[in-house]
Amino acid sequence: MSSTEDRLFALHAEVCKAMANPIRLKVLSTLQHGEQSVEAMVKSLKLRKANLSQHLAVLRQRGIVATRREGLHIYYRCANPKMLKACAILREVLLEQLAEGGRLINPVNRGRK
Amino acid sequence: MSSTEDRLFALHAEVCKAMANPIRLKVLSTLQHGEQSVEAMVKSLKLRKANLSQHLAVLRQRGIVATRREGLHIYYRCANPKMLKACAILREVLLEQLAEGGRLINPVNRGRK
DNA sequence: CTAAATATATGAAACTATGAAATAATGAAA
DNA sequence: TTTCATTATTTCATAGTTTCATATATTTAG
Repeated sequence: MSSTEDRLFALHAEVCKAMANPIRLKVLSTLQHGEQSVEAMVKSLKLRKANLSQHLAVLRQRGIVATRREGLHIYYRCANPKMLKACAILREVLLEQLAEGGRLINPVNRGRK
Repeated sequence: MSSTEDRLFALHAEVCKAMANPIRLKVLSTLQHGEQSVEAMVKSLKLRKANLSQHLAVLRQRGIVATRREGLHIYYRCANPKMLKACAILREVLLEQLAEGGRLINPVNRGRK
């Protein structure tokens, strides 16, 4: 079995998992136009420091964002613009689907019918 | 706060979550070149029916795949080629990163299968 | 009925938000 | 210099929630 392929699928899944959270997507969206300090994001996203830090750690571990320290502050930036591109395409699809009548997704609900 | 934006982030996260699994990515990869019956995928992916079915349900619920019934068999296909495009871009990035010295996660097995 | 596909229940593992504690850089005071 | 206080960020411990694979059941078409 192609363990190389399997490894790539696993890696791909890890990246998707890292993006599979609204807060982290919001963070990426924030970083789209340039780097931001943690402090700034805490304020603009209205999150607790610990919580944001954890989400940033997830993105960092997957190599989706990179950091730079400057004195007390740590600045986060997108590590690869292509990832933003992939996000943008998905977003585009979702907007289209919403526009087409939004008969697409049921946010939660794995329950009875 | 733009609850519409938040909704979109949530939706986006749902889609990412649906893709955040190696098996489901493998399924999508399989469907890249055309529709497939569940039976065929059970065989080619070497999975239990119930398990594959669960994964297919996740993809179905998020509108990532669509189905067509023909007699006993149900054929799955990709619902939107753009989603495949987004996947392809991510894959491309990951391959680049692996090539760049694989200082990403676990460098292993650069050989043939 | 039989075969194909889906749905449900269950327990282990992973994810998330939170407050408290720990680490890191800076500057001022002793 | 060393020590202390302050600010910024991360890590830890927790509890509640969600996901996944397995083992059944249940639905659906012929």
